[in-house]
Amino acid sequence: MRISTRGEYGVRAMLDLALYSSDEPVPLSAIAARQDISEHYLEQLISALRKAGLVISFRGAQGGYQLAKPAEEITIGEIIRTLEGPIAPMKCVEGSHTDCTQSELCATRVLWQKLQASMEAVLETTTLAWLKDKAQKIQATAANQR
Amino acid sequence: MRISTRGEYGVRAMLDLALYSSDEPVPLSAIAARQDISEHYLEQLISALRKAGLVISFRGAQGGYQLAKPAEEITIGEIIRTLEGPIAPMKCVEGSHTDCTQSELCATRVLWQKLQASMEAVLETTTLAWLKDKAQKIQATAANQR
DNA sequence: CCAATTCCGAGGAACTTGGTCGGGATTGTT
DNA sequence: AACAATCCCGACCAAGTTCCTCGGAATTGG
Repeated sequence: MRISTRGEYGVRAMLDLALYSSDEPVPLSAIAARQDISEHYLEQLISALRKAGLVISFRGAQGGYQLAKPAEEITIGEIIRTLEGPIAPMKCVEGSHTDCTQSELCATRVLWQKLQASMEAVLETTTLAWLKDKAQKIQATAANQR
Repeated sequence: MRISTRGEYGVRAMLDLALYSSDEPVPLSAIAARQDISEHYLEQLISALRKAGLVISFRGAQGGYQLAKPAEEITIGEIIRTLEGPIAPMKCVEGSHTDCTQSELCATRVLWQKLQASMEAVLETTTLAWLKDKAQKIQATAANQR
């Protein structure tokens, strides 16, 4: 019942972009170094994020990545779904499966749907901007205590 | 981000017990047959449920299993936690880890805690009795339509 | 005593995870 | 034009997890 490193790294990479990108694109190596993630592995993940339209890339020297949209318009759900597949605690609540052979199975299905709905509620309403704001506030607090 | 068959089968087995057990204990073979689950595999799962105090067993001929408590007092969360481990979408929100090296990690941690809380809210407030009731209502509806 | 049943630990095939490796394509800089 | 930085792509692989199977010992009602 865990989100794998794909989702975790993906969210961290997107947060990194939200925090550290300016006009110039951020090269993969910088994200990987800051977030302490294998560069080659992260490449696979960010490639998926690019294909999903969440980041844009610039090739060649001085190239790198940027968010494709304002952080306010990117939800954590989009990131997770891109990297981990549908947010569904059970196969039978992916898409629109209506084929339940046993009535008991249907009863459990209602349960999984409730669970899925509550997970989606959190992930689809939390934006990257919210996460960025949280991170900056934590940084500020840490700076004050110094 | 899926619950594995351990959790799925476990919930179904417990629901089966809630639905079909009377005074006499229900043998594993009956549950396995009704739920179409490998008997040997289910044995491992129900053994864990027994050690967790969710079912009680009777050995020997005419033996079998029964719920250890009324269905009202058994939550789906207990079942899932027994079979799948802590309900935590990420390692860092299991138990009380307070060691965040980077502030960005702490920001994502707040996110995972929100997600965890919403999952627990569903799983800990849903009881086996609720599920049993759902299953019986679905059965009744199906019977009427015939 | 016997059949039904739970209890227990070892093993194993298939899949998933979390990467590595090597090289090609593109582009700013000199 | 050359070069270095960088993205892009596909193949491969080790370790772990999942989802079982198998064989047999212990217990107990009839």
